[in-house]
Amino acid sequence: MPELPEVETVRLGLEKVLVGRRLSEVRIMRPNLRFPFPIGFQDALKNKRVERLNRRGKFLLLDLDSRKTLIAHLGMSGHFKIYPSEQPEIEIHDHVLIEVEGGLSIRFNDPRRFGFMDLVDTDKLASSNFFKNMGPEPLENNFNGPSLIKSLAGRRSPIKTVLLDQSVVAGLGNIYVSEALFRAGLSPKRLAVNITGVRAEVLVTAIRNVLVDAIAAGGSSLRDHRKPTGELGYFQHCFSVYGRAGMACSGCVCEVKKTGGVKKIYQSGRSTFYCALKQR
DNA sequence: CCTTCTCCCTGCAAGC
DNA sequence: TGCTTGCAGGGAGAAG
Repeated sequence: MPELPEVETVRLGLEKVLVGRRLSEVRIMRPNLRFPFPIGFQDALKNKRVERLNRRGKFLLLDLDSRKTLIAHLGMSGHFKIYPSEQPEIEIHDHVLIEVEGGLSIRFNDPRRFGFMDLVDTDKLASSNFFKNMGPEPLENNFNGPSLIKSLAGRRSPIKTVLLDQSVVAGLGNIYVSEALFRAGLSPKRLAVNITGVRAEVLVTAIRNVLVDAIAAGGSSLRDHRKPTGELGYFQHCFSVYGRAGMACSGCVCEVKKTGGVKKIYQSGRSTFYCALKQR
């Protein structure tokens, strides 16, 4: 499911019910997800108070009052669900069960198990393996035209592929890269190294805008993504090109009958959608 | 270094 | 209907 807007939506949902509360019980239903849970995982969480929820790229970060941070990555299909005090049946793919002080519980469910969790020292987060090479947050000021140009220098792959690299910019995935390139009017096939000057500025703005719009919509609910409350995001209805092969792109003045509409191609094994008329 | 490929896993839709 | 195939929002690690 999850790219930056979906993870941010999950963060906002969990923040409301977790910050300031203690985790009274933690159970894991299997020894691993994508990676094994760290040794003593449940005990390290038990009775700890959640001080803050942060996000870095596609990672959720729960700062605990033990100076540890719980890292959660949702992979492709991971999602959190919030339950009231009455405990329903454990569902298939419920892997982590967390009781929260005050009667709520949280569950992490992940059919494909590409997600994972880990615990690190809060003051060593930035230097941890997960984050030491991670690029700037796209919604912060250190992501800008000049910094993007620097990151793209020497990259001879198509811009589509390079924007998926989390060390260039954090949090973009397959959907929002296609959408951002459409908004920027840039062909996904253009070599990254050739995006300089005003094109880089336009791309930065396009990335920011698509992410802000998607967050405002609660993310995109294609398969698994939901808000922790169970509500759906609705940005999937706002896609300009993603998943729209053969159809009109948004605000289309192209003649679909002549152009064939939105193109779908594969780049480095991932699908890319774009409008060959508007994106150059 | 940079780049592409393969693989991890389940579910679903399309095609036969 | 039931089977097979391919594809799906991520990313680590190996190989080129």
